[in-house]
Parts: sequence; C-alpha cells; structure tokens
Amino acid sequence: MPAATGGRPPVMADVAKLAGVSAQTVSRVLNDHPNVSVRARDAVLAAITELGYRPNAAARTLVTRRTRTLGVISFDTTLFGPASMLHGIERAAAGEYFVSIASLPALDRAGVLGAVDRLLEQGVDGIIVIAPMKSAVDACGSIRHGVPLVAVGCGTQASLASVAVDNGAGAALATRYLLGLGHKTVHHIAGPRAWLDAQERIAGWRSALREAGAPAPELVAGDWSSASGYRIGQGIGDDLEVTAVLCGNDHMALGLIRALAERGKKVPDDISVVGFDDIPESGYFLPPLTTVRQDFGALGRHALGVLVAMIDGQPAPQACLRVPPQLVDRASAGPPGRAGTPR
Amino acid sequence: MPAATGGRPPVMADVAKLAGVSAQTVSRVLNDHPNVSVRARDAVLAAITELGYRPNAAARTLVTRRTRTLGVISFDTTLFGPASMLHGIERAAAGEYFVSIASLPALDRAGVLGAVDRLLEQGVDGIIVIAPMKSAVDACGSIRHGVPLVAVGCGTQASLASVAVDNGAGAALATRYLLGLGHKTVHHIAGPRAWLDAQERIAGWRSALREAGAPAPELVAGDWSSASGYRIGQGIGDDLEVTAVLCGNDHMALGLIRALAERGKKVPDDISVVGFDDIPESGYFLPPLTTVRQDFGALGRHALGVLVAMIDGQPAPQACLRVPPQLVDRASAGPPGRAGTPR
DNA sequence: AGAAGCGGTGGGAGCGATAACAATTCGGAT
DNA sequence: ATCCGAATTGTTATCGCTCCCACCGCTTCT
Repeated sequence: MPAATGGRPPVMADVAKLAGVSAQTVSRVLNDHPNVSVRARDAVLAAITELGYRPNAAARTLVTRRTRTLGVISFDTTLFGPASMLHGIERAAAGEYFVSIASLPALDRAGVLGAVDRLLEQGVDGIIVIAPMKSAVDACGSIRHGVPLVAVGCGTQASLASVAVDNGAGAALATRYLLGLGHKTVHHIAGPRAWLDAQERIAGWRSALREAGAPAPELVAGDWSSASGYRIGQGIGDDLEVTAVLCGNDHMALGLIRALAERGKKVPDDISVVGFDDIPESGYFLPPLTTVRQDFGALGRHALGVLVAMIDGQPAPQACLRVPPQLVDRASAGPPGRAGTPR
Repeated sequence: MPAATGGRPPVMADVAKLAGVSAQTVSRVLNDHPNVSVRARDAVLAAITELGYRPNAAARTLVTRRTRTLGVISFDTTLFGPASMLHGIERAAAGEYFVSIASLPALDRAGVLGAVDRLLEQGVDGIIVIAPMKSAVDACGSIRHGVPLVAVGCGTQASLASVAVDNGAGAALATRYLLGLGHKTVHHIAGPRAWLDAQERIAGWRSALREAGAPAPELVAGDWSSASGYRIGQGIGDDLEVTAVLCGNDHMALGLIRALAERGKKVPDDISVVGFDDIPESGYFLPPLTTVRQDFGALGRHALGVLVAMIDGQPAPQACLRVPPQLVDRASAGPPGRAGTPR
C-alpha cells in the first residue's frame, strides 16, 4: 500500500507535491471548481489514487462550517414506523449527507432537548425529529438555536416544518369503508393519548361517524402492543353490540383477532377488523388484515427533502406536508354477518 | 440570548476572556485535566454557561484525530433483527459515541466496501457491520485499512472480530425439543442460502436430527418473508408425513400457519410449528408461536463493547463472541396429535 | 542558602483543509 | 509593440482547538 511520508495517512500537501502543483489546486480539483487545466486535474487525480488520499473531513468542516451530517432523533427505532422512516431518510440522504442517529429512552421534553444538544455538539447541519408524541413536538417548538429542523410523523397540526401521514383522513377512510359495508357503527381501539397519531385517528374516526349519523361508541385505548389489543379484545369479544372495530395499528389488531378467536368469534363473519399501518406481516394474519397503509418510506424521503431545502437557505415552511394514507382491502372486514347484532 | 462577539457562536477564546484565564485553561477544564484550581474551574464553567459555549467538534477532531463517532453498516434497517441491533448499539453508545449509519440497498462486496469508504471519509473511529450474508463477511475480511471493525450477526465462523447469536445451537435446541415431544422427525423451512444465519440453522437442525437418529427430510428454503412461508406452506399442508416444522424465522412461520389453516390443518394438533427470532408479535399469533429467541439488543451491546475495546487499543479478537439463544415455549408445538402420521 | 520538586498557568506551534487575494501566463485587440 | 482581461496557479491567512514546553511562585529537601 502506498504510504506518503512516515506511516501517517497522506494529506493534501503530499498529493500536491506528487502531482507537482500547489495544495490549492488539489483543493480545487476535489471541489470541482472551474478553471483547472485538464493537465493539472489529471495529475492530481492520479496522485490521489496512487497515494490513496482521502480528504480530512474535520479540517474541511473547520473552515466551511458544514459537516454534511444530519441528525435523526427517534424514540424507539425498533418499532416498524420509526425504523421505516429512518430507513427512508437514510436511503434518500445517501451520498449527499451522513446521518447520525440519537435514539431516546423516552420522548419527553428533556430527552429531546438533550438529543438536540448532543447532535449540535457533533455539528450536524440539520435535524429530523421523529416525533410521534405531543411532548416531542412541543420540545421542538421551543428550540432556540437556528438549526434547520423538521419533525416527521408528528401529527398534521404542528406549527413547524413537518411531514406526516394524514391520520385523520386515514381513520375516516377506514370508518366510512366499514359503515359502507353495512355496519351500524364502528368501534375504535385507539393508541395512547399522548401520541398525536392516536389523537388524530380518533378525531378522524369520530368525524366520519358523525358525518354518517352513526352513534359514537365509547373509546378504548391500548398502548400499540399486541398485548393491549388482546386484553381489550377479551372485553369486546363478549360484547354483542360490536360488529366492526378499527384498530389504531396492526399490532393491536393482531392481539384483538386472537382474543376474538379464543372466544369463538370469527373475523370477519362475526366481527370486522381493520388495522392501521400495513406492516409486512399483516397480509398473513388469520384472516389477512384489511388495513390503512402509511408509506413511512415516503415520509422519510419528504422529510429529508424539506430539511435539505432549509439547509440550502430556503425559509422554513410553517405547515405540515401531508402524505395521504391508503386503504388496503384484504379479508378481515366484511358486511355485518350471520351473527349480526341482535337488535 | 447570550451572544459573544458579533452574531457568531462563542469560541474558546471568548470563554477564556470572560473567565479571565487563558484558552489553555478552558481546554483543561473541558477535558478534565488535573491541576486546575477550583477558582479557575468555576470561573470557566460560569463563563461557559453564560455564553452558551459549545466546543467545536471539528476543531477538536482535527488535532486529536478522534471523532467519537462510530459507523454502522446495515443492509435493511427495516427488518426486525437489524433494527434491534442498531438500536442496541445506539443505546449502548449514547454519551460515549455518536453513531452514524450507512444502509445499503444490497449487501454485496462493492456495497460494503463503498459504505466503509464513506464512513472512513467521515472519519469514524470504528465500524460495526451488520453482516448477515457471506458476501458481507468476506468483504469485511478484505478491508486493508487499519480501522477497528467488528461484524455482528454474521455467523459464528468468521475469522474476524465478531458477535453473533449461536444459530446452530438455537436450531438444535428447537429440533431436539420437537423430537422430545415425540415427533419422528422435524422439517425445516430455511432462509436464503446466502445468509449465514440460515446456513448455521440448517447445520444445527441437521446435527440434532443425526444425533437423535431421525431421518433428515428434504430442505426447503424461503426468503424470510411471510409470503414465502405461505407459499411453502401450501405444499407442506398437503404432505401427510409432516408433523413438525422448524421455521427459519417467525415471519415465515406466520405465513406457514396461515397456509396450514387454509388447508384445514390445525397447529399444533396436526402440525407443530416453531419459529426463530421471537418478534414482539409472535406471542399473539394464532396459536401463539413457540420460537427461539435471539437477543438482538444484547448482540448490539456486545458488538459495541468489542469495538470500543479495539478503539482503545486492545488487539482485535479473531473469533466470534457467541450469544446463546433461548427457547420460548408458547402454544404452537405439541406432541404429534390425533391426526398423526399414518405409518 | 541554593537546588530541586510541584501545582497551576500561559504562549506558541501545529492539525489539514478552504477562501481571499495576488501573481503569472497567454491570446487577441489596440 | 503595448496593453487588457480571462484563465490558471500559487501565497497567505485563517478556522477553533489541543499539545508541548516554558514559566511562575511556592514548599521541601540536601
């Protein structure tokens, strides 16, 4: 392997000497500046490959004040949604920016602020916060520093640059769909109150119900987990009034279906179930789950787009970019069946 | 807000001036060097908070040659395993190191080498490669640079610093368990050939079979997806010989169970099914899935530990640190039932 | 009493790159 | 032949920090 002087990695001056030009010219070649003769450029390029030269990012950053690094703050990158968004961001950024992640044990104000601080210390050019909870959005709003920052998956109401799936529309879509199948009303297993997605889905569900003149059943809330869906399902399974349930996410739908099955209730014959998210497995549930798809990847890509625009000096949009969700019709929902409501 | 001179962020000299000391002393306070009087330290600390000073990472890196940043290369951070490992790494690194991710569209040699290059350009202190495929491990082996690098989830045979779940032991564990239940043999739906985990599970399964003197059925392989499990299940559902199936992962088990259900086969009465991974949902499948748990989080933490040791100058271990898997007994496996094999 | 040891401190030299500016060359217009 | 301006190249001054070394004032040893 080519070593420059001593064992240390080659620096720009080494390249310059080998190519017979000045360091400045090497810099110009590296940064695609105009006005470099082909002769010089070729010599530099040859020297670079011969030496295995790699520019020192720290030195460059010191003078340009840009790290070409983005920070992503997330709550739990193990969950399907955050993981997908992160992946979408990373894929979209590849080549343009590095992405550094900061995942939090809890999405409270202090946690978010602390993570922003850590990333700032690292010198990121911009930050994307995967902020599904109100506390996180509030924290974002109170950040004083001038860092470009966009929130994603944060509800559609926040007054900061943000990108989110239109949860309200999605829930309404699913609710109308079930109503259209002939159900008198639709029950809803919501996510935790603190989550904006959960709140917006509740609102969408309620408004679709009201619009159709259907009675609004009492709300029950789980915690997104299959376990909570299962627990709630044990109650629902005994309630003869219930013919259709919209679940806050696919995992809870899975738990619900299992609880129903254990009580001898068939889906969709006795009860229709619709999920939310469209995780990769949901097409293979028993029965395959009808659900509302969120395109998390697109969310990530859009968030990156907005952020990069801000980094490049465009003013921060104060509104939310909404990504429309989509109903995926599989087999877990149908007309109120043979075992329909008694009344 | 406290502004130093002009609008620009305060630098060490500003802190020094305000505290009435030299920049050198500020640096000493920041880096916890001994021999700083409490008076000086307090003055510096006060100045720092008053100014809202934040050390410039690039400048520090330029001289120390450490970025306190780690790179993680991964194939698809959307999958449960990689996402969990990444999360484990990140949580374990929090505070000590930043983690920068590079996810690849494909885990081939060129992709891995390219990602290593990108990270090196960024100046990472070390790299963790989530390398479940042979091609990735080979690529790691051929990296000439002196960067500390550890592979994780890469099979247990690689001759480089690595951390992995003992797949062979896990598969053998599950196979013996099924055999112990009274099954004459155990079928296996493997993952793709190119994946080391898949190969090692196959080996573990085969050896447990051999050990017990059980016949080794023909191998079928899926692609980890529920869809492939479903497809394969359509064949298995018609095969009366099959009483027990070990699946390469939980997703394929899910697909298999659905295919079986559609053909009227009951799990575990007609066929026992055991998965691998223990994804959060598998306890809520119908029936709840008996599976082999991999502690991905621990994997990530251990990988970080090994890497940090290497960064701190310890010699790279040439072997694999094995994390033992664990059988989680739920309801999808039982003794060969009333509908047992005809012979 | 002088030398040596020590905690505490500051001064200056880089680290490796880019930006601003200055300098050189060359062709063509005057 | 002289001058001008564009193209190309080099020189110098930072960027913000840490390291090395010298230095101060004291106590402690010989």
